[in-house]
Amino acid sequence: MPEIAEVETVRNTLKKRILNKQIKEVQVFYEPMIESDLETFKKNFVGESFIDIKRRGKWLIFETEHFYLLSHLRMEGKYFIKDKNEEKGRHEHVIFTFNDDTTLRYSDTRKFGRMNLILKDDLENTECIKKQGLEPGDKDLTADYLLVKFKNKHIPIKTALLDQTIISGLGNIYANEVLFYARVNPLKSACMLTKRECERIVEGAKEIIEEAIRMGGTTIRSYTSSLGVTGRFQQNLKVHKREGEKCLVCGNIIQNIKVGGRSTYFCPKCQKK
DNA sequence: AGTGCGACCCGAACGC
DNA sequence: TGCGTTCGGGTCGCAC
Repeated sequence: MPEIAEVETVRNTLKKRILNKQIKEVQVFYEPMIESDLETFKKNFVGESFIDIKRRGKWLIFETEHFYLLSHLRMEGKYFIKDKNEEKGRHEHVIFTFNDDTTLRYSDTRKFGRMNLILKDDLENTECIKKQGLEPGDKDLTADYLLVKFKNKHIPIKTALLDQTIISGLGNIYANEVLFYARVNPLKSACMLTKRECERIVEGAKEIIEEAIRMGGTTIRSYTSSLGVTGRFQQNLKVHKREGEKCLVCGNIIQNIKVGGRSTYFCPKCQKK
């Protein structure tokens, strides 16, 4: 499940492997994956090269001479690098072939991921990029920023943390971990948070994401033939997926509830309402 | 406008 | 064993 740290890791590892190789062919095997015009997508990247890979929130931004390829992995998206003659895997939905006969393959068991081709000048005007909130690592992400954003939010703080227009890049796992770090009950209404609590959320988001990126960066499998990314930040999880186990701080039992339809793990004692 | 929820997918885990 | 059911993960679009 690609969280922001894995997206960042994919970005860093792909950068070492695919930059400045001319694209010879683009094949699309699952058309709904392409949100922009399909024929343009298949044609316009041919002859271009990826010259950089950036990231905004959970969006990967592949830069070519004239375009950007925006790629969202959603839950299951992965990139692999294989030789052209290797058989297409069942879940490989988009394949870029380079002039050295290597291929970049987008694989996604659940077909939830999405891609867009946009003109370079349009990046900042593209809806999915424009609406992203502040990154956890952004110095402008402060308690005061959150207080303003949460002011009229009559929704659980857990739900608010998943809102990409407020903080960009947090997923379900990190939202659970950040709230445990901040000692905030996931059901507490966002508009009721104190400045202190917002400060701890900011601190937690920065610290946890930073650590996750660091761990993701050190635990990449050998990727001579593929880029299956499996970060080891799982080892650092304090509440997520730990239902019924003891809280590492107080020994209470970790609970699992649904908040906004999403699995939410928390310690009822450390995170009182 | 703000909020809530089903839909999108399909493999894994679970229940009988 | 084999079947059916539930769940998850991020985001969008529709309904209220």
